Amino acid sequence: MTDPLDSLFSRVLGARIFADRERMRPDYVPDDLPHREGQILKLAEILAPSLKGSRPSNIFIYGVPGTGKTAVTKYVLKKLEAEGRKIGVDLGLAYINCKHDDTNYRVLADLCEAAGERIPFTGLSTSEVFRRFVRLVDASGKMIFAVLDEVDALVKKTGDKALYDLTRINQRLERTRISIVGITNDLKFMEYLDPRVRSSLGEEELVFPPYGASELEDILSRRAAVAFNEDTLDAGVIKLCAALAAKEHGDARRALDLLRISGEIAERNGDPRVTEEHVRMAQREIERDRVVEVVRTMPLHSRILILSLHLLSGKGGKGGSTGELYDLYSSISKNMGLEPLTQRRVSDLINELDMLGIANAKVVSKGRYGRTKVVSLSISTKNLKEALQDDPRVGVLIRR
DNA sequence: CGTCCACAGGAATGACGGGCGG
DNA sequence: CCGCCCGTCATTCCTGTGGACG
Repeated sequence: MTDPLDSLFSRVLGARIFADRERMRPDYVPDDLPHREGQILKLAEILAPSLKGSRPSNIFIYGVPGTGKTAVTKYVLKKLEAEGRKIGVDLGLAYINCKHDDTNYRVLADLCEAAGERIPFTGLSTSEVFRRFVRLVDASGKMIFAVLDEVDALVKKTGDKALYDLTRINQRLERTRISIVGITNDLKFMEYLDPRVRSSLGEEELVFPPYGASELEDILSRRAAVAFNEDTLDAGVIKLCAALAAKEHGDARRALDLLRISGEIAERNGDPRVTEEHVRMAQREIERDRVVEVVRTMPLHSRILILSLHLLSGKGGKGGSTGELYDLYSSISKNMGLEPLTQRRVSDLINELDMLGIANAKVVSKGRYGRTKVVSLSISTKNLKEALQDDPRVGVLIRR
């Protein structure tokens, strides 16, 4: 597998950590997916009738990020297609990432392409594309699989009309069928849907539970065996990566990223082996990048809020209540000559920070003394400072 | 066991900006 | 190109509530 030149270069450059870096990339789909055998089987079972020419049920797949939803789906469809080719059944596969293609038009255009016709990327009305698609599919007699990855993005942006149309397509088709596989991270997603769409889309459901620490460890070591050179990983490295990622909701992508970046750091430093120290550095680097990225795109008031939070928890305490936080926030705002936002609004901003993993917010009832939300920062001070640094107005206040 | 604190968080509404169809 | 519509941010007003205190 290893290109002779690759190994030559790495010997010359002394960078011998990775054997095949490609296999550590987040979008790489491996040939074996450990601990997802059940899901693979179930999905295959549901989709298999297509090989006999009957329409498989529509499926809905749930699971938090990094639980292998996309990988399993791609894997099963690939196998299915191969099997179909063997026995002479032509299947049309459309893998659509709705985060990327987030308009009805583009989704339909992709589907047409899967059915074998290119559609101009603009110029036709959406309903015209829809009609063409129906005609096309009916004429070709192909069974079409529409995989809608991250459907929640599509629905949030354009509503569930597109999904509704798709589920109804079968009624307009005479010779063939279309089967929909919806994938989402959002566990409550179904509630947003029209009941009619819900019932026809959710004929079958498949849940991907988060990986546990030992499962992550297994996944990592299998991947490391092919991606890293032998004997370049210290004993505890994989275990540590797995443990850190398990804390982050069992996200396998996070675990793999962690391991890859650890390797890259070791390589940059010219170290022969990846150590636990490298993993910790990688962890910090990932967090820093995320925080800086998030904070940079945040509006001024949210930054002031973060700053207030920082000052509040800086004074020894473990965060503070909404009231304390709001008081501090509004006095800072006034000092800067800004009209503070309402408490109501700030309450939403706090929830937002919580969602983004920058703060922890927890409702606590203190009985007689009210009911509040205790908020604390969940990122390191160092990263925070770096993230706020480049803001001319807030940055000044944090150097202290 | 009821009260009552200190907010949470829903609903209605308005201001603003940006995209899209005609 | 324009107007319309829609989404986002923000405010106002409001009802709801866990549980220590009395």
